[in-house]
Amino acid sequence: MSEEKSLNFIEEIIENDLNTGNYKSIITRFPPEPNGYLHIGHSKAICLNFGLAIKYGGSTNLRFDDTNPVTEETEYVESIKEDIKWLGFNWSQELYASDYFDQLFQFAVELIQKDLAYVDDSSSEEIAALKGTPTEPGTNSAFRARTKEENLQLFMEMKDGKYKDGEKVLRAKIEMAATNMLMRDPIIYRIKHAHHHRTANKWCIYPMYDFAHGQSDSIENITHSICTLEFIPHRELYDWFIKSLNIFPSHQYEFARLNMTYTVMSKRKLLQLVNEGFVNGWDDPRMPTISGFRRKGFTPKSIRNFCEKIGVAKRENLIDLSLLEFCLREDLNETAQRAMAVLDPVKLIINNYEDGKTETLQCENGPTELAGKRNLEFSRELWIEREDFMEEAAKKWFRLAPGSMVRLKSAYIVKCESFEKDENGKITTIFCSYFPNSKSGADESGIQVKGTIHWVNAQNALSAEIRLYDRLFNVENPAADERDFKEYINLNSLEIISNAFVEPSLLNAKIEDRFQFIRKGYFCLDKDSTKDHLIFNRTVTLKDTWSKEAKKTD
RNA sequence: UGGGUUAUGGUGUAAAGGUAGCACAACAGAUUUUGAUUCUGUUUGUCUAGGUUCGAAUCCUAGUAACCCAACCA
Repeated sequence: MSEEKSLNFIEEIIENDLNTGNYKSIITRFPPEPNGYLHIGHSKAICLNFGLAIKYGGSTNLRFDDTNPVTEETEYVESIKEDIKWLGFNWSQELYASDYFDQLFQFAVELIQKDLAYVDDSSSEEIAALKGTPTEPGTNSAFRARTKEENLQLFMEMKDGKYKDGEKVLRAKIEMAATNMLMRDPIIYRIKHAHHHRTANKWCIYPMYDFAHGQSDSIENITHSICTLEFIPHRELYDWFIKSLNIFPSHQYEFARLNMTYTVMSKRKLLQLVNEGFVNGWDDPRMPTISGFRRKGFTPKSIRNFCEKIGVAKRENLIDLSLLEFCLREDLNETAQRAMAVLDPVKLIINNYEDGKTETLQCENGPTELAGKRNLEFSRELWIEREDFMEEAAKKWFRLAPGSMVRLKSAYIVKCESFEKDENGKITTIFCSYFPNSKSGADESGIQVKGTIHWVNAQNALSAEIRLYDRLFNVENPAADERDFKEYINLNSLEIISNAFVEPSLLNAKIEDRFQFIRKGYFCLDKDSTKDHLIFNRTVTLKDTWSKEAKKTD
């Protein structure tokens, strides 16, 4: 029995198109401009476009919208392809708007011949001045009345490089009094003597977005061209070009882009974070880029599930970061290997454990039998987490305190006998006794303890660097904040722990391997890591009801 | 003050005139050799005002609020 799941509005449109025979199958496209790295907002569009094609048996093209040579670079093309593949999607064709430059040029010629386009010699200021405002109609340019022949000749000359940047533009001849500002004779070609990442110096005129996007969709027989809400006003123009050129009628549909608490999605702001050194590059684990999430230890599946859960609609939204974290933990809980790591070590000595003795214990690798077990060595001196000891036990404290007992994970129950401090009052060593008959899996002690703590063996523990990340902004909706974002950026978003200890099995970890450090959270091996200097990134903490409890009793 | 789009718990999203549901979050409890996981339960909502109807989140009227549009960016 498949569970009845309601459709989003785009799925309804598609099912209707399929049921009525408007289309036999669908083709979608994901059309990034290669001028930056993909972020979590893009993953919503990616999951939508690719997901729709998978669900309805169609296909999805990856098309780079590379119509502005001054902002685009091959580096971005490569990172975009890598990110989409990492998310788990395959495009049927890798295409470029620049592949269509000849065809688009012909379309422009056709519009001129139909008297639907003209060359305007006005400066951009003059064009803006004649455009009017949302409440006042625009006025016709003096160049609007040129003959087809003259327009054609001038357009050819533009193409041939006879004019400098900004000297002339080609505009669609529509309606200067239109209520939709985009219909007031929009510019469709501009002169840019610039090097293009693919066509090099072949062209010195480039089509504008509106004269490239819809036509590219049409050339590829895209049935459902899905974009974000801010393109709604463009749809009228999109349709006008398709009708005027009498080409395959692709249709545009718009959904609300993803916004998420405590982060920003704007490419401009992301670039600023990188350029001004608030983060260490586009793949810094604090960045909302796909490469940042990857480096932080996120799984592709968790991001796909997240995109599924947030839904698709047309209203503005601000998704709670906790939903993404939920999807992450849900996946990691099932897949991450368990290991023990002590982030803030304090020495624990077992008084009645024979000095020099070592025994091997078994510890489960994951929540199910399938994960198997690994061996751990146990001896007299261990490192435990400083925060697992309290000199004076709080209410409901289950961990170590003078006289109290806890289980050392997969090992023995110990009782705290005494402790030592240095001159600053900092605990230096905790002394315990252990119950030899309380060994994990063969406990005959009959002792019940409420707490279990993790540990590493002081003899063979590996030292490691651990990077803890926090949100980049202190305010819930940084995008809506009018202030300069330097005023609400979280300056403590990265904490580096250089003296942590991890269990020896972690020496074999590979880059991006993911682990749950028991009781501490999920971590992955960072790309900067080496065998001599292990580095782990904290992906996300575990849910922590104790810290809430502790706050309450404060 | 022109045009367009959107309004459902704290957040996101369903319900196509007929029981306002689901998920996250929050809260309470059970289980637990991770204060994790798992399980059980609880709290919280239809923008406002009128109207139509046996019955309205849904239809009508009038408001209100938010977002988008005046780049030779996409």
